[in-house]
Amino acid sequence: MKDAARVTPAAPAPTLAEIGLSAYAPYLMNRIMGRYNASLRDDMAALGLTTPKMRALAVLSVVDGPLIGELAIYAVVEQSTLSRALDQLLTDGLIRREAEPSDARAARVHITDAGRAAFDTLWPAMSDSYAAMFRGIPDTERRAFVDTLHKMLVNIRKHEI
Amino acid sequence: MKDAARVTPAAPAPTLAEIGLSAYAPYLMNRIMGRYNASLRDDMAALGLTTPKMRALAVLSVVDGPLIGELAIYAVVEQSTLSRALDQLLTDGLIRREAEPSDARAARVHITDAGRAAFDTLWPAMSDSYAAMFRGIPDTERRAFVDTLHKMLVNIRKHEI
DNA sequence: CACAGATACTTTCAAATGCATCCAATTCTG
DNA sequence: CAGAATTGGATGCATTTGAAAGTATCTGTG
Repeated sequence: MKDAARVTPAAPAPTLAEIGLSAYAPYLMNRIMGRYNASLRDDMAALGLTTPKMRALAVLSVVDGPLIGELAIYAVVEQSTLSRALDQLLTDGLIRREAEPSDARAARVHITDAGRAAFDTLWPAMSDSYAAMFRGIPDTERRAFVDTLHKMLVNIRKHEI
Repeated sequence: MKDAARVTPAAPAPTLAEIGLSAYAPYLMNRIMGRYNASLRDDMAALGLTTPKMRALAVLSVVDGPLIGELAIYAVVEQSTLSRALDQLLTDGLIRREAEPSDARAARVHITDAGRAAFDTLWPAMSDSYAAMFRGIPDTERRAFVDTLHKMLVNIRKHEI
């Protein structure tokens, strides 16, 4: 179907100026996430957490014992960055590493009680930011929004998880 | 209305586990933007652009002559990072700085023809990623999505622009 | 079953980042 | 209108980052 273009030939991709910055979804999403992440920084700093450490904990609070590579995908952190973040979380006793019996190269990561406690301390701030984000937006609209996000993630994700 | 909570007392904030990672909008947005930004990196690198430089050019292709501080907000880049990014863009001849007559501290930034050309070279890649993101998503749904994004930005933005 | 890739993760290192600070110009205030 | 506080922007510095290389293990192929 590569030649489908012939059927609807005209319509070249519009420019950014034509779309307009404020109708360009990636721009808006970057701005919103920039503020969301910034609003959490102080609370994270108070717990000795950086963004990668916090993201790892957040994922681990929900996903049990992923491989490090899987965690990197879930947490949206480069593996080299995650590797260092996990070192620190381990030193702080917030996670536990477990050898994978079936593969000596791999390691599974688990959150500890202390790690869960740390994340629970942070969660109210995250929850507040989340609530602030959707203030005045009806539930149905929020659900539709999340549905669209799912479709988008499936569209562009590189990994099956 | 601070006491509205009394009217609907129960409902404590749900935990992340209760919401579920994949229903938590900030998580999905971070993942999607992570991939979007990553997919652009190679094309940017080919043009000698970093994310801050590219964002500055993108905004400047649409917004004419903002102050540096305004540009930092639009581009979602720390002002100190932007300051250095602009130095490089200036060296490469992609932007122009202009003194603001009414305020000797301030400077307005303009994109040059070379800058516009550089951004035009990058735009197809951005446009492709954008299209990929919304593949199979109807226009009405995309518009509703962007509408929700606007509401969210108004909710959490710190600056009026 | 040896060995040429792949894979899982770590480490190294140069470059980028963000905080704190600085400077200069401007505006507010008594 | 002098001095304090604020604002726009640049910069020094310690930290963080990500790309690339390294290490160890595993898998497929002849």
